[in-house]
Amino acid sequence: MPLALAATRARDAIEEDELDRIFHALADRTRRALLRRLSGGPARVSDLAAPFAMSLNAVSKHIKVLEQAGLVARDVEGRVHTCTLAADRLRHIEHWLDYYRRFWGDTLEALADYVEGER
Amino acid sequence: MPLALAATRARDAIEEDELDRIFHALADRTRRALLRRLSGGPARVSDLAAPFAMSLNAVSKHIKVLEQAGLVARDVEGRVHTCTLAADRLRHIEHWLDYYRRFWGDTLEALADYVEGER
DNA sequence: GAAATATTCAACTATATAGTTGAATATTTC
DNA sequence: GAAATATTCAACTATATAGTTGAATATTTC
Repeated sequence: MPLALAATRARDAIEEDELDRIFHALADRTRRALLRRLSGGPARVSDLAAPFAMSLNAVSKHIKVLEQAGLVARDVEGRVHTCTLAADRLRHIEHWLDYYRRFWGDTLEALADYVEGER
Repeated sequence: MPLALAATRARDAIEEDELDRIFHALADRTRRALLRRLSGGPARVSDLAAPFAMSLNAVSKHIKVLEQAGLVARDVEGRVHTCTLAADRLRHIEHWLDYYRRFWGDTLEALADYVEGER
């Protein structure tokens, strides 16, 4: 196998791994709720856990899943871990979706409206 | 609890269920490959399975996962099951992503370019 | 109607996941 | 330095998932 092709294959495999991790991280409503909460600003692990009817430990694990998918960043200061939304990583999904946009009818106009509105 | 609020809660729960199913369906590279393949046009179960190094049975199950997420539609004619991409359902993800667009820097221009290009 | 074809069903295995509880670690406060 | 606080680690349970093989079902072809 030519080197260039091998390199492409390797890159594709990494990309697939990333999509696996990101989609999997988002496939759980607790984790989606954590992201939503973080969209309002950084928060400590225990603050993130407070609203949920599950142990701090369980939430800590969910945060780790988000972190490994690159969707959450963690800043450790002393004993406090502060989590931040890393929304950039969602671009991978956006990019994956791009390909399929042309298969779901005419959303293009709505999209254009959205873009115009934001400008 | 007022009736209107109860109705909203129920709707939200269904929506979360749907996102769970859709994100989960996409969190597997085999299933993403199946969708990609179907984006080229409808195909029979055995045709879909052919390229994979796994049993027909395994692929049949993957198709069922996609079907239950609403991402694939099935048309049965005699013994042949023909699968079609149901990309509409991806709008749920698009919609979920919409909220986060403003958190990843300035893709808006790129998006605008994309929309202009397609028009 | 017997043989071939397309697909699912059933039963099973191995591994991953989401959750638990209790102990450990590290830091801060008194 | 003892107590309180923030978080993770370890060990465990229950359930879901991705895969397998072999049999069953339903349809089509000869």
